[in-house]
Amino acid sequence: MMSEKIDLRRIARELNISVSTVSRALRDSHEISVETKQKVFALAHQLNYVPNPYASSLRRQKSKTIGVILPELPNNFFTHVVNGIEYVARQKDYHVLIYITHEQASQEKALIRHLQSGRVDGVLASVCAQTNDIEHFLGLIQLGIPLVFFDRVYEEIGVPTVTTNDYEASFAATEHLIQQGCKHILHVCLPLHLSISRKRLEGFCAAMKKYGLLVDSHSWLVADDMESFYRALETRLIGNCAPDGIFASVEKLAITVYHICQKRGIRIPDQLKVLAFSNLETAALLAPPLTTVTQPAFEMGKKAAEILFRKIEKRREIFEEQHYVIPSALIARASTLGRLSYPKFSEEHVAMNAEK
Amino acid sequence: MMSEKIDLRRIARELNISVSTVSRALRDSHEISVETKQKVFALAHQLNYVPNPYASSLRRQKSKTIGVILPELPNNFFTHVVNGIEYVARQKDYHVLIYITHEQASQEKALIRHLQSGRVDGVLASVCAQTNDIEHFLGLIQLGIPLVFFDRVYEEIGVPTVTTNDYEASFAATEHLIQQGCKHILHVCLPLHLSISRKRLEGFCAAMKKYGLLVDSHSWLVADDMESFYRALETRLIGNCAPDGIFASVEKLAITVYHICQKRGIRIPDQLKVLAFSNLETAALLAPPLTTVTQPAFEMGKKAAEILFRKIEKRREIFEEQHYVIPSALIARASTLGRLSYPKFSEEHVAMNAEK
DNA sequence: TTGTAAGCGTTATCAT
DNA sequence: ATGATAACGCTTACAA
Repeated sequence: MMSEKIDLRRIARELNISVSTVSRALRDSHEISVETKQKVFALAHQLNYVPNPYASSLRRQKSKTIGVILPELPNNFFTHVVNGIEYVARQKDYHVLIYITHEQASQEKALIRHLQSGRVDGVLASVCAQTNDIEHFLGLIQLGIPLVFFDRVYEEIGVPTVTTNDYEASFAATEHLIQQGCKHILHVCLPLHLSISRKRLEGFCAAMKKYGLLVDSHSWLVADDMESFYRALETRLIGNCAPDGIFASVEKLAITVYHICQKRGIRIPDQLKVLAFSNLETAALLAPPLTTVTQPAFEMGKKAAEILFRKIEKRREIFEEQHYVIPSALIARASTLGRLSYPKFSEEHVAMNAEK
Repeated sequence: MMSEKIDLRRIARELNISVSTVSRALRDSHEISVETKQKVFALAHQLNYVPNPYASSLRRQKSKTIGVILPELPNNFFTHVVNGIEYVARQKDYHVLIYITHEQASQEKALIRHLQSGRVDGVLASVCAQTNDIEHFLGLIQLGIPLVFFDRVYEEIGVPTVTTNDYEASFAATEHLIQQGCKHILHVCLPLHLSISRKRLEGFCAAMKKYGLLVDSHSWLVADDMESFYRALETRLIGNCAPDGIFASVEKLAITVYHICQKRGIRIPDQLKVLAFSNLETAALLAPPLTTVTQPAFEMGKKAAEILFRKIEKRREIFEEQHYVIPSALIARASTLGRLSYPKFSEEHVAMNAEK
């Protein structure tokens, strides 16, 4: 009942030819006669032969596998990035090993260290929020294992990066809030050692200053963990000096905002306008529809993978220090629009240009 | 600048001991002296040694890797399932290879065939909607590679499955709609060769019959592809015999319903009540909040992985034909509730019992 | 407690 | 055009 595993030796024996001939025939080598190839193909197919990837990887010193390191998986941005990566990997006939750090530096470190084993030919990573220690990545680099960062990057260490135009998109989003009448905008974000947090905060601050609005340390709130963030934000929203606008640096913070508003009866957009970096598929269906800075997630994953494969295929090239930027789109919906109340609202789609 | 790769030989040479001693020391074998172990550990650590997984896998004939086959990734249900799988895999020190079929049978076939190579020690799969051909899975089974299905399963072929209580949850959800006054409910679902589609449809039909409501071939609408589904549903919703309730078998169909209602100004729940199997994190924030049958996604992934590892660890055991069922929860929200209009609504949480 | 050597399944080199 | 053989890096009998 249980069929045995077929290897090259078996095929060779049955056809009375050598293992190396079989190997070459299966790889369609030009130095093998057409007849032999046909015989080999036929038998291999009949026996349902599938080459052992570990033997092959060991011998050839390449794994046909790339590793993807993510902070979390149930996240619309990251799943679309992975789709983009997978799209390219499939074309290259590569396998995708996914590792999730759950935002924990210890896991990120352990994973990266493990990947120095040669298990993968290259690594795509979006770093975790908990730390800014980069030692472990340097280990990978020193071993010559290609690495590309996407979204959450370290720009200092000479590794290609793929990001969206965080600063500019954030600037434009902030301008949008201001133009809708907000004067006291609260920016909520992840810890500031993350590149995305810093750039988006910078874009926010720059726009505020441009319009002469006050920016101080109360203008932003960092979410170290979601529980304490929830409480801090709730306090802030029901207090005396509540903001009239919230700019959420990442999607899940915006969802928290909505939950608090629902619970506390705060009316969006009348009392509070809300805007977020988000790839939520249901953004247009929320109460009220959420204005988003929508990131080109699929394209970012695709681009990052393409760069990685270029590095894998010809290591000697010097395109370190390449920083690709793919622009996000601001999609204005009811959560930031004037006095319009749900469900009457207009959608405005503003594409922004790439920088650098 | 580029550091070289370290192998056992290198460590052995430097310590003037044999490769096998190093190997045993690193695996903390009891037949190696404490001193030697310490020396080896120290040097291994200093040189940043990481064992080559391909060499090890080839020799030991196991990969320490499991494969996960999914129809799609940007899907709240599947991402949480993967989290559950990953939770278990991490404990077992296993790697997770993710493959996405994009609902295409050809890809599913090719993937499964490839996995007969020994690349993985076991496979977790949720089958694609496009086919009900199971040949390829039989190939895996014959090679003795452990397989567990989750969510979208084939029950006929003696493979353990992990599902939610699709029939019962669907029955209860339909009852809920009926109790809220619906008389003409339309069930929208994926193709019926999928186990989940069939069971949920059966639960729906049974409940309808129980309450003496008409069930015929117009009572359900199958979504073969999303474009034609959108058009068909839109036609149906604005036509003469529009339903007064919609029961969506999977989340993305419910989202389509919401989009159509928004576009056509159909008021939920006044004109149309809507309910769906869904793990949408924003269900409570939609306009109006969506009543869901929430599946225990994480637990399903965890359970499926646990069963898989039991199979991997002791192949000889006969627990084929195990079918685990983990119940879903009906969470009633405004989209199905009486004449209440948003945002005043109450949440009702109804847990259902497991079956079988 | 440690060393020697074979072998996992494939590919690459060198013959023929 | 094909075959013999070594090697990839590790594990594991079997010896010592």
